[in-house]
Amino acid sequence: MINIKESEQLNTLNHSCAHLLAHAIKNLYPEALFWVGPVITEGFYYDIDLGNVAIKEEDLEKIEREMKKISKKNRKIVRIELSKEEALDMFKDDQYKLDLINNMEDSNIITAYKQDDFIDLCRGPHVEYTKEIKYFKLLKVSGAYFKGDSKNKMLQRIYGICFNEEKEVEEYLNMVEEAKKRDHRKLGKELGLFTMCEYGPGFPFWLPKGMTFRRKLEEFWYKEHEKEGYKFINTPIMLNRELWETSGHWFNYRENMYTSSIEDKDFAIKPMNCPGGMLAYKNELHSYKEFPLRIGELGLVHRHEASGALSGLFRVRMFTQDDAHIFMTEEQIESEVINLINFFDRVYDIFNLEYTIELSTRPEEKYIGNIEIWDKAEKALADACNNAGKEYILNPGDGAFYGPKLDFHIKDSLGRTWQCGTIQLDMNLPERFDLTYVSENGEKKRPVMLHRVIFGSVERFIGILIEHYAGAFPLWLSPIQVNIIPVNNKYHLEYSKKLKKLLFDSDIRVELDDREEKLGYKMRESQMYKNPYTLIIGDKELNDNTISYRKYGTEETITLGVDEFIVLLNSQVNEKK
RNA sequence: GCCGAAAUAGCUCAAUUGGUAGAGCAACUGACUUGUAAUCAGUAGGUUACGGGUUCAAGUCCUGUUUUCGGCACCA
Repeated sequence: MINIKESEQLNTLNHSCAHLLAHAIKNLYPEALFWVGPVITEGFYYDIDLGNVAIKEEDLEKIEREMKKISKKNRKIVRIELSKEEALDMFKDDQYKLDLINNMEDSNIITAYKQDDFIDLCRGPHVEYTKEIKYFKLLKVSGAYFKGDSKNKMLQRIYGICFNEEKEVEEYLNMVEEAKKRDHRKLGKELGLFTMCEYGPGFPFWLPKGMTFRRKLEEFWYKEHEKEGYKFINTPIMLNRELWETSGHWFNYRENMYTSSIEDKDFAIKPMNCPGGMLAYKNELHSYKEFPLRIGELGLVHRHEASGALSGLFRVRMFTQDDAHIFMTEEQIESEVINLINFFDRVYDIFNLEYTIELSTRPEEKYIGNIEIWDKAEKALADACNNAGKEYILNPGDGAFYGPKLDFHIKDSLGRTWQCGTIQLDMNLPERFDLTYVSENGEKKRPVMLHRVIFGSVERFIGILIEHYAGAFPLWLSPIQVNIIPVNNKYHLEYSKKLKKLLFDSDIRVELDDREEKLGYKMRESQMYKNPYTLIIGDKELNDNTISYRKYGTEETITLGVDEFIVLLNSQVNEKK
């Protein structure tokens, strides 16, 4: 539970710390100009124009020292009220502040805050004295476009964090360090799940263990979708230019598509599965009786993402969408979306993943279709959320050009959120591909279509899962479920081999560590690989026809009959725990 | 793509002001025959990401490229 009062106090403190940062920068770099320095979820930042001077990471220490100096002087932070004219005059040499002031309402009183000779335009509130800003840390420096627009100049942004106590700063830094241990890129390497290669930036290689994990996840996906009445297809990875022109991708996304020319004909590798899905739909005549018609495809797509956007499995150039297209009548939208939300909820719940929903509505300018249909579709999505009992955040104008959407966001280990699931109404493709169905009274009509993914990208979702479980996967997903260690290869290997076969025949993913190494050595390795069950097989087990296991995360050894153990494993796999 | 940082053995990291590229783990060989997180000894492993330059001498300095990381922009 967040204590609102405390959090507001912290916000004020962090905001004052941003001013302290600006003050220190002004002292060290008198030519500096300042844009804005807001409080964010974790700490604050300030955007600064330093002309041609670049602030390096190594400069942060120097800036921190200057901040401490100002803090110690303990200056009073004074609020100044100004009319618009006075403000324009006070900041007449500062293009950034003038930009801010000019965008304010004429009638409003404008405030600025002053500490020593440093004055900054600001709404406030602030702490009273600079000495109150004591425990802070500058974290990183980066570039940031002025007003968030890549056409504008790039300013320098310094991020920092401020707390009430030194201890909290340390705790925060420790937390970040701990979170890094869960990073899927680190664990992916340590656990042998996947790798990246310089020859294909953004193209992940799946290693044997990662491949097992992935296969189990995909099997689960198929099974759950079958329960929901989905049918499956698989469409070509490469199709000719004409198709991409029909779908509109050739004109909208050409620069992000991998293209090729063969025998004077242009082809493109699919950046999404929809056009293939449309063609599959058109393969036969459809009746309203089939609706809602749910067609799924685990489809491999390629998109040439900007180099700076790539990030482990979270943002790649080749990924598998757990796609499906649902064809239906307008009246079916709401109930189908409610179905989907419940379905998504059920799937995420199996992994204990928390998510937030965002509803993105019609863009201001770039959109197709008429407003009435948009309004209706947006209302259907909102109503579906409400009726499913889910809260959502509204993202006005953030919808795709072809329709509104519900996005499901999940956090990674560092608290960054990534879009995973999405439900999108599409008012574009059914038209472009001239999709039809035969209605109750025999007329050909245009179906309503929606796209939806639950994982989003299988790659991204696996990245999320690796971090979520910190690599200690539940039994049903674990690449290796049981690792057998014989105490002595001379006496216990034969029994261990029999056990391995028995477990294998019971559909358990089992390994036998028959290397000539000490037990402690093998146990250490087994624990480092986070194998759910490590079996120790020695005289006792051999004589009693039992097994002894150590479960990952525990230190005790439990002895069971072989059959009992298999029942235990199978029930755990079925419960997905 | 933009701003900043980084790249040394399979992995994790050393290498003083420019002065003979090292260690631990892993791999391989041998000994040890072991009951719950590292047995001992030995062997092999490198055009220091790739190219160009400065220098008597470059892992180290300059420069171009690639890739990765943190942000920004983008994300159909």
